[in-house]
Amino acid sequence: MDQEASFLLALNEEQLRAATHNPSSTLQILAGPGSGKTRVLTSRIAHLILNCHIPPSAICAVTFTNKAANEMRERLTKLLGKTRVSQLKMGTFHSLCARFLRKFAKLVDIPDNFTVCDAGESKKIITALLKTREKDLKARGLSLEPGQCASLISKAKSRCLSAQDYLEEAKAHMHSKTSSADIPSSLETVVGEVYVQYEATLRRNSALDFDDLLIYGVKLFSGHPLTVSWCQHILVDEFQDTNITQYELMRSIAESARCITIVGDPDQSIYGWRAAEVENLAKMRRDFPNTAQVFLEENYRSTASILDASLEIVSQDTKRINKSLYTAHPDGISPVLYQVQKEQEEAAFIAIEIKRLVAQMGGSFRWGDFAILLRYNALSRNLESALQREGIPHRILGGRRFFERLEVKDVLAYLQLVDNPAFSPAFLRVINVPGRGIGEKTLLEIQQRAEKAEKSPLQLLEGIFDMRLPDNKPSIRKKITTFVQVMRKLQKSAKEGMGPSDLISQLLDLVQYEDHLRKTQPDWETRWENVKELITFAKEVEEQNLRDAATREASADVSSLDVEMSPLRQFLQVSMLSSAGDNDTEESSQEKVTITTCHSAKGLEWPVVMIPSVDASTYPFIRSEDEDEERRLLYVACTRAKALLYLTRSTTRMVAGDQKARGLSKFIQAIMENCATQNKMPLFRQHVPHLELEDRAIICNVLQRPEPVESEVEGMVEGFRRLGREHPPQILWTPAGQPLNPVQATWPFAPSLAHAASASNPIHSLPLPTFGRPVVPHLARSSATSARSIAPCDESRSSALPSYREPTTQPLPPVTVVPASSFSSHTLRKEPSPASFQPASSRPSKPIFSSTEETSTLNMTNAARSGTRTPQSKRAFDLAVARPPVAQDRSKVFQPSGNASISRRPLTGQLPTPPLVKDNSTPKPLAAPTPPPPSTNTVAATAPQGVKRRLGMAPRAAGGYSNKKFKAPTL
DNA sequence: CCGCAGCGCGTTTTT
DNA sequence: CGCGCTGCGG
Repeated sequence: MDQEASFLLALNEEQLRAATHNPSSTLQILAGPGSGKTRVLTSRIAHLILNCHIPPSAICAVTFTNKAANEMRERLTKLLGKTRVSQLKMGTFHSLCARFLRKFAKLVDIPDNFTVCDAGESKKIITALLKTREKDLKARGLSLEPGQCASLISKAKSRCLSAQDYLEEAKAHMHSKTSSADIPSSLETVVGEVYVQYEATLRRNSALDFDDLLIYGVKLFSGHPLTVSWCQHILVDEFQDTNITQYELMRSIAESARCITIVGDPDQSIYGWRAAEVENLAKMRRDFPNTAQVFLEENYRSTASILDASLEIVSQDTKRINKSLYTAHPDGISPVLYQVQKEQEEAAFIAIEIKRLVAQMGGSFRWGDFAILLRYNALSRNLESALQREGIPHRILGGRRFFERLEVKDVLAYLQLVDNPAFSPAFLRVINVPGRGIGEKTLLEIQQRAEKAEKSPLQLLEGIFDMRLPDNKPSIRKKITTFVQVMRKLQKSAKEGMGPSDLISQLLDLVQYEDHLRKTQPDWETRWENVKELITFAKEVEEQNLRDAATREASADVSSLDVEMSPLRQFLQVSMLSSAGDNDTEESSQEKVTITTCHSAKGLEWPVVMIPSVDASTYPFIRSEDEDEERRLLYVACTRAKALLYLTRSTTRMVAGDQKARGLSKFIQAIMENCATQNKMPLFRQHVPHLELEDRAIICNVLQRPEPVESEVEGMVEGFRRLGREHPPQILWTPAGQPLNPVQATWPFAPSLAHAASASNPIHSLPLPTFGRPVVPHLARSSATSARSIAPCDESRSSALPSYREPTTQPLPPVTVVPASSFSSHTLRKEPSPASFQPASSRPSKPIFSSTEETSTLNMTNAARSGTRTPQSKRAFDLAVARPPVAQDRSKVFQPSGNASISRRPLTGQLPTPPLVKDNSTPKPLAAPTPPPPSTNTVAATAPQGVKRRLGMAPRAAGGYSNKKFKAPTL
C-alpha cells in the first residue's frame, strides 16, 4: 500500500474491509442508512486506482441519480485529482448508456442523432396510438388509460421484454388462464400491440425513451463485447433499486472482468413501482457464487433516538430480514410528533418551528440545514405559503420540474428538431408556437401527407416551402414560411458549431419568443425568467464541456466517450437526462430550506428533517399497492435526519374542496400504541423541544460543528420571541384514541393579511449578528465524543445490554388539545411581521409551481389569502393550559460537564438507565413576557447587532462545516 | 383558429 | 379547490 492511501485511515474496520476487498472479485456491501457507504465507495475506487493500479478509465461507477454522481465526483476529485476522475466512466445507468450509444449507434442500428424522448412525449405517442383503438376497446367492454398503458410498457422494458416477448407472455397467460397481476390478459394483448406500434413510432422518429437507453445498452454491450472490454471493475450504488434490465446491463459490462462491487440496502428499496427488483441482490449471488458480503452497521449520521424510532418503523415489516444498526451518537432529542387540526396550521407549525430552532441554536443552524420531505410534490402548497409568509428562503427540489415547463420544453423542442428533423413530437410542439394559424385540421393534413410520402413532417414542409411539392388548397405555404426559415437558419448555425446558449438566443430572437409569452401567458415574466435560466444552464454545460475536453486532452484519454458529440447534442442529452436540482451545488442553495420528496431525498441528509402529512392517507399513500414499500419510504425519510426529526400531520385534510378527517399514519400509530401498552418511553415526544445548553452541545457534537456562543443564543431567542410567533394548538395523541374534541378556539395565524401585503418593508426582520468563527472550547470534547474517533470495539457491538426499562410514563391524561408552545407568551399585536417578506433576490428563481407541468402558475396569492387576522391575545393558550405531563425526554441524559454520556449500544428500543434525567416537561418561557415593541425600528434596534467575535480555529475538516460564508439566518 | 365559460374530476414516487 | 378538458361563439 503506498503512501497515497491515507484516505483508508479514516475508515472503520468494516468499511476498510469493504474498500480494500480483493479487487478481482465480486462484492456486496450492505449498508444501512448513514453508514458511510458513499465514503466506502469512493475509498474503494481510490484504492483500486492508487493501490491496485487499475487505470481510472477502466473503472465504471454507476449511481442512481445525477446528484449522487456529482457528489461522488466531487469527493473523488479530492482524493484523485481532476484528471483521473475525468477518466472514470461515471454516471447514471441512463447517462452512461446514452454516451456509449452515441458513439456506437451503428452497431445497434440506430442513428447517432437519436433524441431522448421523455415520459411526457412517450405518453403522448401512446395516447395517439390508443385513440385509434378506442372504439374497438369500447366494443369489447375494455378500457385502457394511456398512463396505465405507458407504465405497463415501461415495466415490460424494465424486465428486458421486447414487444414480441410481451405479446408471447400475454398469449401464454391467455392459454394458461393465469392473468398477470396488473391487468387481465385480454388487455395484455392490446398493450402488447400498442407496444409494437410504439416501438415502431420511436424508431421512425429516431427516438429512444428512457427505458430504451438501457435496453439498447444491453444490446450493445452483450452483442459487441469489444465495446466494454475496457472495463476492469464496475461499481453500482443503490443496488436495491435496480431493475432487471439494469442488472443485465451491469452483468454485460462486467462480462469480461467479472469484477463487481455493489452497495445496497434492502430496507431502502423504494422504487418497486418502477420495477426495481430487490431480488437482484440474491440473483447476483447466484450468478457470481463467490460474491463476498460486507455489512456496514454503524450509523454515523443520526442521533440514537432518531435511529431508534426509524428502526421501529421499518421493523414493523415482518418479512424483513432483521438487520442491526447502531450508533455511537448520543440519544439527542427524541423525534417530535406534532399534530394539529388543519393543514395550514401544520405548515405554519413547520415554518415557526424552523425559526424557533434557528433562534435556539444561536445561529448554528442556517436555513440550508432544514429539509421538509414530502410523500408527493403537491403537498408543498401550504408549506410554500407558510414559508413565504415567514420570509424563510426555501427551494423546491421538484426534481425535473424545470425541464417540464412549457417555455423550457418549447425551446428544447426547437433545438431537438434542429438536431433531429425526424423527431415529430418536437415538431408538433413548436409548429404553432408562436401561433401561425396552424390548427388541428391543418396539422392532420400535414401529418397524413408526410406519412404518405414517408417523410417527416418537417421534410414535407421544406418541400412545400421550396415548391418542390405542391401546396395545399387553402395555402399552408404562407403559414409555414417563417417556421421553415427559422429552422434552416438554426440548422445552419448549429452546423457551423454554434453553442446551445447562442442557438437559444438566436431562436428566441427569430421567433420573438418573449412577445409570444407576453401575449399568451399570464405569468409570462416568470416564464421568461425560466427561459433565461435555460440559457444559463446551456452556458454551464458548454463550459463544463470545454473543461472536460481540456482535461481529456491533457491526459490523452483514448477511450473517452464524449469527444465527437456536437455541443448542441451534448446539451440536449444532458437536459433530457438531468433534473433541475442535479447541478444545484451553488452556495445559494445552502441558504435555503429544502423542500423535496422522500424519494429524491434518498442518499441525502440534513441536520433537521421535517416530514409533514404523516397521516393515514399519505403513509401509506392511499393509491399505493405496496404497503411495505411505503413503510420503507418513511424509514428512508426519517433516517435523513442527523439531529432533529419532526413528524407532523393535521387531523383534517382538504380533499375535493372540503375537509375530511384523517387518522394518524398507521406506521406511527403502531409505535405510539406499542409504547403506551408496554409502558415504554415514547419514541416520539409530543412537545417541541426547548433546547438547553446541553442539547445544543449534543446537536453540535453530532453535526461536528462549533457550539454557538450563549449570548448569541439569547439574542436570537429574544429576537424570535419578539416576533410573537406561536405554534398552532396541538392535538395530542392519547392511547385511548383521538381526538376527543376538535379544538374550538380558532387559531389565527400571526401575520395579518395587511401585513403580508405590505411586506415590502424588510426592516421588521431582525438583522442579527453574523456568525464569525467563535472559539469553541467544547470542540475538543466534541471530537472526543464523536463517533468517528471512537475506536471500533467489538464486544460492545455484540454484547446485549441489560434490557432494563425504567417505568417512566404515567398514563397520559385525557387532554387532547394543547395550546401552542409557551415560548412566545405575549399578546399578538400589530407586531410587524416578516410576513411574506422576501427580498426579490432571495426569492427562488425557479418559481414555485404547482405539481402539474406547463400550465401551472405561481401561486403566491394563496399565502396571503389564508391568514385571517384576529388581533386577540393568544395568551390564554399559553397560560391557561398547563403543560401535559408528557413523558420525560430521555434525550436529556447528560453529565453536568455537558459531556454527553455515550454508550455504544445496539438499538433495541430498550434503554439503559440514564444516570441523570432532566425533566423537560415543563419548559419555562424563554424570557418574561414583555410588551411588544412600539415600532419596527425598536425591534431592529434592540437586536444585538454587530457583536464581533474572535476568530477561532477552523472547525474540524471532517465536519464539512465551514462558516466562512456563513451568515446567521435572519429571523 | 382562438378564447372563454362551464363541468367534472382527483391530487405518487423518477431516469 | 384547482386543474384540464369540452363545447360554443367570435
